[in-house]
Amino acid sequence: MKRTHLCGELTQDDIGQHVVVCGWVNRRREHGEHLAFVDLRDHSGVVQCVVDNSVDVRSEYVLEISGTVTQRPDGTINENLSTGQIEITDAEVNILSVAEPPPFPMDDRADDVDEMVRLRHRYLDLRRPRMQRNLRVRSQVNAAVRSAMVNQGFVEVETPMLMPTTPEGAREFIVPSRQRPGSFYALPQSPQLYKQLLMVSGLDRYFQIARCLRDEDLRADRQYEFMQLDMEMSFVDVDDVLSAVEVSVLDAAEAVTGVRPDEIPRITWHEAMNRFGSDKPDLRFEMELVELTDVFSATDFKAFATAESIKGINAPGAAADWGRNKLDALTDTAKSFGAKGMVWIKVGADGSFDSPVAKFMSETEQQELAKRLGASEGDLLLMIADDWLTTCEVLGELRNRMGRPPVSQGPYRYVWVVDFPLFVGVDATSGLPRPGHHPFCHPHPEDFELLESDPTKVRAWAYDLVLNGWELGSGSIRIHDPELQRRVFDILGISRDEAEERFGFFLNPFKYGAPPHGGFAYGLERLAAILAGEENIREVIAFPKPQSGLDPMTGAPGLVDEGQLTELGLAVLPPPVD
RNA sequence: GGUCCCGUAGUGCAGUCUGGAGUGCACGCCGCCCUGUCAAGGCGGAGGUCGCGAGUUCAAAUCUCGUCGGGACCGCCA
Repeated sequence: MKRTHLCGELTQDDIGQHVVVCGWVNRRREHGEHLAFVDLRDHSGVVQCVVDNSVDVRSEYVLEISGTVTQRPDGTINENLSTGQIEITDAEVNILSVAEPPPFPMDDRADDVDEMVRLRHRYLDLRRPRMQRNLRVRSQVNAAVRSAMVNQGFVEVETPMLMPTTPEGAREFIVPSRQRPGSFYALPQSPQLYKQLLMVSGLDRYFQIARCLRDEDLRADRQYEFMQLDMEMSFVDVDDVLSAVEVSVLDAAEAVTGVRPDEIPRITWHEAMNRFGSDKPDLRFEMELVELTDVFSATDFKAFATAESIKGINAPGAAADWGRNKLDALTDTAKSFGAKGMVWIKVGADGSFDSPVAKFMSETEQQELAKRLGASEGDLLLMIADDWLTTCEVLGELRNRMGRPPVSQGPYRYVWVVDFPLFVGVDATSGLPRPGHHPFCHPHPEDFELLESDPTKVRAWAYDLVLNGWELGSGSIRIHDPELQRRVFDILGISRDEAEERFGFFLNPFKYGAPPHGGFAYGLERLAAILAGEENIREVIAFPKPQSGLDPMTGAPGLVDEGQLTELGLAVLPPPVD
């Protein structure tokens, strides 16, 4: 090895040693012909090298520098540098590569550079300390999660990337088959099918750090391809799954931050909706939804008189920031989430109400309203009246808009949301309940008798893990009993023939003895991004894609030649004309 | 499929509302000077299809329409 030390690792303990370091020129400072400073950078940090003669090295040249580690002279110590006590003197410079000036600086000034420029030169962007750190966070998360699962007796199994298409769920990426032109594989949205079959196979405890692909629109927390900790276990209840997952999450968090989070609290889906208006509540701030239905039980205010549920939130001190135009826009926002309207009240001096609808409320109603919401001067009160779910959901959105910090900021607030409903609402055309998660979720046994009579009240053994308002992942106990599965399909209006056609290859193996089982999967980029203090998972992915899905560095996707198409039995249609 | 925001030198911006010569700032880059600097300093210099295309106008970075690219979000993501 040519290199004896890493740049950032040199300390006063190395004084007097002859060392060889390799890296990139972070900065060069020349002082005439006989003195120059070269800050040499590798992934570990930067060290200053003192060159006693003129040497033509520019930013990002790759150098091998040999010299002697020396205590810096008095008054030249750099407190901002971990190696600032020492420097490499009598430096001999060997240029390993020359470099053109990079399009942006290799430090945090490039945080402000247009992300497309960074992605086009991602190999340079990744040289920056922030990105080096983020990739290493990913690696720490992967390592901690893998060993947490192995230590708990889970077996790592790799499942196929080429699998049959399935009609359910996210849009799939499709791969044409050469040996059977006209036939197609799909890339996995998740290893869901295989992991449940592995339970039938008696693996008992399976996990995989699995690549998943979904051809859906991209977002700050969504890429076409992403990694999940995917797991499944047999002969377990909800507690067993949650605690196994929790160990891996806490281990990963501890590995990155050095602090082990407390045990993750649990709330039910109903409580999450009722208090925070969201199934992924951000617990870093209060502003809880306040129950007001009974306050207006005999009101003259028409908009409130017939509503099933009335709730409100108090944005403390926000009145001054919200002028009439902004409040009108906020009302439109509330409507876009399904509300019929939004009531706002600015609290003035002596608790007086400034609101277009205050005159419709009685004195008693106003006083009780103010008391429930803890209103004081300068506060902005927002209220929604609708059916319970709409009221909760709309206020939850408003709560996030009024108070939610950036996802990366502040403490880490994990929460398990449990007892999701088995069905969510009723399909408008068919009148049939719609599955909340997927049709294989195990109903909560306490609610079995409601399955046919009042299906939307049935809870499922289904659960999500939430961190700072981001859904990290979800899972459930699965149905392993064909009779129960048949019952759920009946409720969903799925006939025996249809079930056989759509799910047969998946469910038929259960005839041969399926153990009770359940599992979970969570997004590793989402966890890593928040642990790294990033608001966007692209920042913890080496080569991510922008919202268009087009890769600015490689140009993918691209055309293929006619021969490839012919071999696959494919022809490309002309673009549709509008 | 939809809503909103953005596009000016290698990079980040100002200029656009209220049309008047590519007017300007910072960093970077190039050259010279400089023996203790450290996101060095001094002097000088180069660098522009104002995303692209139409339109209005005597005149467009600026106004209008279209289009391309980017971002946040809604839909979508069982």
